[in-house]
Amino acid sequence: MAKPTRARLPTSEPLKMAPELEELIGYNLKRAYVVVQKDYRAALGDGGLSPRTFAALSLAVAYPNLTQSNLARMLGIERSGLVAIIDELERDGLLKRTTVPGDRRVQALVPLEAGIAAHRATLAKVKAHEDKLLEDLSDVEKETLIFLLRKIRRHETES
Amino acid sequence: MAKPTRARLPTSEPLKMAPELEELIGYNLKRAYVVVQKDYRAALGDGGLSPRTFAALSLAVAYPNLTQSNLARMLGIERSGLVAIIDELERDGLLKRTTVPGDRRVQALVPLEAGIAAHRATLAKVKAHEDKLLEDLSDVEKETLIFLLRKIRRHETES
DNA sequence: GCATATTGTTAAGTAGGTAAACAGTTTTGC
DNA sequence: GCAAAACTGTTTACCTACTTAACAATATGC
Repeated sequence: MAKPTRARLPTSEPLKMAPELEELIGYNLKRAYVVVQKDYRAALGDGGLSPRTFAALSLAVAYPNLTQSNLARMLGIERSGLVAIIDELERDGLLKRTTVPGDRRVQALVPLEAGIAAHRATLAKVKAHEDKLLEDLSDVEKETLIFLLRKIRRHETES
Repeated sequence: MAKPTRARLPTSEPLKMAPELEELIGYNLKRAYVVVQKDYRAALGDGGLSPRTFAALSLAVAYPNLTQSNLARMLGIERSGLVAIIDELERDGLLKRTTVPGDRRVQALVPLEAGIAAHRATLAKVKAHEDKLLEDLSDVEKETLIFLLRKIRRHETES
């Protein structure tokens, strides 16, 4: 009598996948996103800016005197969710909230020199991480991928 | 004297973006993923399976008697993270944990009839949601996108 | 046999948000 | 003018989707 067949995949075999799952854009999108995000964190280390913090800083540097509301809209998140991100950037001395003469509700975001430097340094690291992770994609493939992702992004709800 | 210039973007203008951010694959990937995920949830409603639960059910249906460890590996998550997902599927009567004769550590996952039906129905809804959301992409574009995302997924860490 | 590995599980923590409410401050509609 | 509506930043509570570390029970390698 043979020993009972194992009701599982031997770990030495390649992992199988549900065929229909693998054909879904959403599933592939998520799995690819996880790959890139993990590599981002590995590349930038513990002291580095998180993806969302880097994105916020990038926009604040590119568009000085942005308000938090507008920045939240650009990032596609709620105003309330941006508060912690700005708190972190301000605490790290990368930008500061400043009052605006014409509107006392608003706090314009002014990038500081350390913030501009941190942005430049982090951008270089992020580009290096992407270049290395995606070195098996040709330039045309990368451009095509961005083109297609932007086509999906056209459905972003601009609340 | 003109009234002080507003230190923010008028909301009537199109939202600007940080140029370098828009060229990053990771950023576009995340934003596109959020679009698809939100549409998924809107399409499936409150009673529907979440993306992760649907993915787990798909694999459990495609490969009956899978163990939780193997399923977690296929999904690219930790064993501990899968427990809540299986709890939910079992609570909803979609599958059940069963003991395996040869190995008393293992709990094989057996899809129930309700689970097979729920999987089929949910798959149809998910396909409909993707078809509608991505109707502005041609079939070739969709295939290309999946091809490129899978190229990124080749870097998945198969721990 | 004993050391080592594996399985499922719990508990605690993390990341990245949303939703609702709020006070303070404009802006709109008459 | 002035009340109603809208907008800003913020706090609080909550949520989703994980991870890490530990654990007992069980199985495997040598």
